[in-house]
Amino acid sequence: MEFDPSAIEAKWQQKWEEAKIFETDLKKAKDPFYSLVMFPYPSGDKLHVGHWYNFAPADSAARFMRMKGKDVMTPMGFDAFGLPAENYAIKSGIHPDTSTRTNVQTMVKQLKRMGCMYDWSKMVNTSTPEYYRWTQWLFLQMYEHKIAYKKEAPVNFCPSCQTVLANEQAQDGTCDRCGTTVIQKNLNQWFWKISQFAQRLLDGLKDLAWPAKTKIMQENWIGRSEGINFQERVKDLNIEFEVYDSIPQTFLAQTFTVIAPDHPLVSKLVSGTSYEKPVMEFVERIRKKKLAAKFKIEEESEGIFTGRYVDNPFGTGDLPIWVCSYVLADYGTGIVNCSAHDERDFAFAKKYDIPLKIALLPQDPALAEKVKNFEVFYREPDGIIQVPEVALGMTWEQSRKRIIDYIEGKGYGQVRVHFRLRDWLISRQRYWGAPIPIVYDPEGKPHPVPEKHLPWLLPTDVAFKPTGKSPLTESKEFIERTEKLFGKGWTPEFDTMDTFVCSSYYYLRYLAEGDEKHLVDPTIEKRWMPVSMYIGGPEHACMHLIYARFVMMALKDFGFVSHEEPFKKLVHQGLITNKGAKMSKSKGNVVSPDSLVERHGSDAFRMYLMFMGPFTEGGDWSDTGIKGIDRFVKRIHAMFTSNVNKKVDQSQVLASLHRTIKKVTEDIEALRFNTAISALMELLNLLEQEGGVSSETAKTFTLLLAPLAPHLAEELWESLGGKGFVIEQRWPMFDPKLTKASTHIIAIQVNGKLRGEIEVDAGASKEDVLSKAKAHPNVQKFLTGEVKKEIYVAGKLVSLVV
RNA sequence: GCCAUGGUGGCGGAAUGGUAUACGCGCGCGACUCAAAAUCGCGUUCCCGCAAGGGAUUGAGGGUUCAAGUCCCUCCCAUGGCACCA
Repeated sequence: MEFDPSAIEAKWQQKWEEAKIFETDLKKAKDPFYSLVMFPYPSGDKLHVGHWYNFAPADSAARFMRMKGKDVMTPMGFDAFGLPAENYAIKSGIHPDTSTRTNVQTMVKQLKRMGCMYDWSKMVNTSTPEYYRWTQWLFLQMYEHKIAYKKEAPVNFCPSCQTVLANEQAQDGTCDRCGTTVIQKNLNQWFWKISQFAQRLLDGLKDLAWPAKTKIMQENWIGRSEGINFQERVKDLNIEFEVYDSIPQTFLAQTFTVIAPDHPLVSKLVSGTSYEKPVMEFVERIRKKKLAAKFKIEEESEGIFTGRYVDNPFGTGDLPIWVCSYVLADYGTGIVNCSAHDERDFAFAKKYDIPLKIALLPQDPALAEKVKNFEVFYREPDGIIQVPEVALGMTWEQSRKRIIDYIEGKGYGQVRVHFRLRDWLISRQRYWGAPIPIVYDPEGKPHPVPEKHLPWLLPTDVAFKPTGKSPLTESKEFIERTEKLFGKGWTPEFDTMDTFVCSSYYYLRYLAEGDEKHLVDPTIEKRWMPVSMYIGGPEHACMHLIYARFVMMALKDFGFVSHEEPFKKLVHQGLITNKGAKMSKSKGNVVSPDSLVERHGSDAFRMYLMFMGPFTEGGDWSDTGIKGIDRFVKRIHAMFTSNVNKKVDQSQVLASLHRTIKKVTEDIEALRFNTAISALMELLNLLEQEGGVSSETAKTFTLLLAPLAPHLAEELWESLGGKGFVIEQRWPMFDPKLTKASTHIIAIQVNGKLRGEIEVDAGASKEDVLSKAKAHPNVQKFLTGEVKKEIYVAGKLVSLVV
């Protein structure tokens, strides 16, 4: 029979759809398994190999879980708001809503051609009013619970995208979307208080089955640091302030104090003194420098003396106060006491000839060398100042607690915890996003749009020219609507929300099945959350994956959900590159899956992607290897449609079959698809050698194949006379007794080198095996002298030492 | 600089401390064919050898062990992440 993958795949996709076997009844499910992949952005570039590499193996894992008896639900949707559609509109004049709808349609068609078991009845599209009314509802909840707030602050601004960005989206000083260097601007913007959840976000990580790497990245991003806040006074001025110090071990070595240029205290320090002019000029110069681009580490730090001193409470002398370019106003208190122990402080002091001291005997010999000419504290017995119980030779960490206790005891300061995590800046000066549901009264005071007015519709009478102002300011309809509903002189908020807000809760909306009254039914949420397995790229570690956790925690606090964490298990698929480079339109090295699917079929294409190498490691694209899978698929088809000719298989075949069941089961469970496929290849090779197979074994093979090549497996299942769909069958069990072969090949080593092989019965005794091994002619050649040691590893090898 | 992961044939890669190089690609030879493609069979880590067999080999060097790709130490290289956070 001629083998035509396209025809087979079309046939089964239609049958699956007609039978609605992938539509999950959320209420009836007994043993829920929520399988989720990060939903795609509906771009004009359509589905690419990266999507396939993410979705197809995820589908194989989900199919496997279904055959294992779970009630599996795998939804699909579109993260449809965002810049590309808007930029496309600017170029082409086509409204983003139109292009997005077209792209969604195309991608749905492509996704259906993949043949994954998506439950399309639960699809979401974040750019539709039915969806974004919940994005707005979420904002209102955040506003009501005082997590959403507006403030003027220095923020990241992308000059190319003409919008502000969250810290997470400007991580290396460049825009996450376009790579342009971001600049700092002082703007009045909406923030969500994610920083309030910092400790919980940190604590929650430890119970998650996530890649260690991802957890570490979030930990670093949250950046917990414990230290001490010192209360200090400016000498000759009635000004008090706090200084944060995360290494209080060195407090006695501090010789100067630095303050951030944009700290409000700076002008007060120099006001009316001869230092005022140069210091304020310095501040202005640094401000301009930061405006041009985010500061780079390589840039040398600069500073200027303010003429003021800290009235040092520790009695180690007054510390001169410097304004210094490397100090951050929004971390700690924006003021730092410095010593020789910090590399940067050390370099700064050297540059400006500020005296240095060191505390304790440094553990680091290089530092000891560098500062050997400076005064050393804590040295016993001639130490100048001694902290009780801090002894010479103690390590940094050992002395830390005692010094902290000492400082707190003396009343110099209190223990404080600081986080690096900043509040999430959610406003964007762009069109294609969910409007922020806020209106301003004629005095400019913000008011939430009442829930009954949701969805607060995105106006359509807007031209898409980037002006640096929010495009919504152009909409007459938007302004008229606001005045009509709220009164003369009222204006709407013109900014839209970050698209990461839309994606921070979409996994809940899949479960809502279009419910217009509730975000999600609490009983269904309780049953189905957290997501059982979430698969997506690692690039979201400190963006989507942290926002989603935060939103879930907030929703729990508000009483809408019962779980704190959205994703119990997380897996990152690897990256598929082309000639070593990331695939991108600009590089022109994007591989389109469509023609490959056309030529080889969805089954072969997905199996090839899985066979390339370990799922989490990705790899470099090459289409030469797909031939091997093509052959494999054809050979399977030939074998099980025309060589099912035996009543019973030999014990050797049975043993191989059961070993294969074991291996494929364990491999798919651990997402090792590559070795699962190679195990099936080995079994097929054996069956071909045998010249045929029993119907029983053919059926079992088909079941094992079902998660990996779902269409082909259905076809074979049907032709083998199986009842129902193969995907609805139970996953085969292996019999441990049958996995054992009746004879073993034993390797014989002499002095660690392989010298021969013998075949023995499985039940052979150690003595029999050893004597047979020693009788092997080639082994005898090397048994020169007395055998000192004999090791027998049952069923595997004999090791002789002479 | 710091943290993490990795380094195995011509290539993708496989290997609970127990026969390194499974499986696949590619390549070589053969069968089928007028011929080619497809398909099938045999071979394929490297070196010596007609063969039997021997020697070498998992980034480099040491160590533990009857036995090390795997465990320990030192180093080299690659990839990813972090890096003015005091």
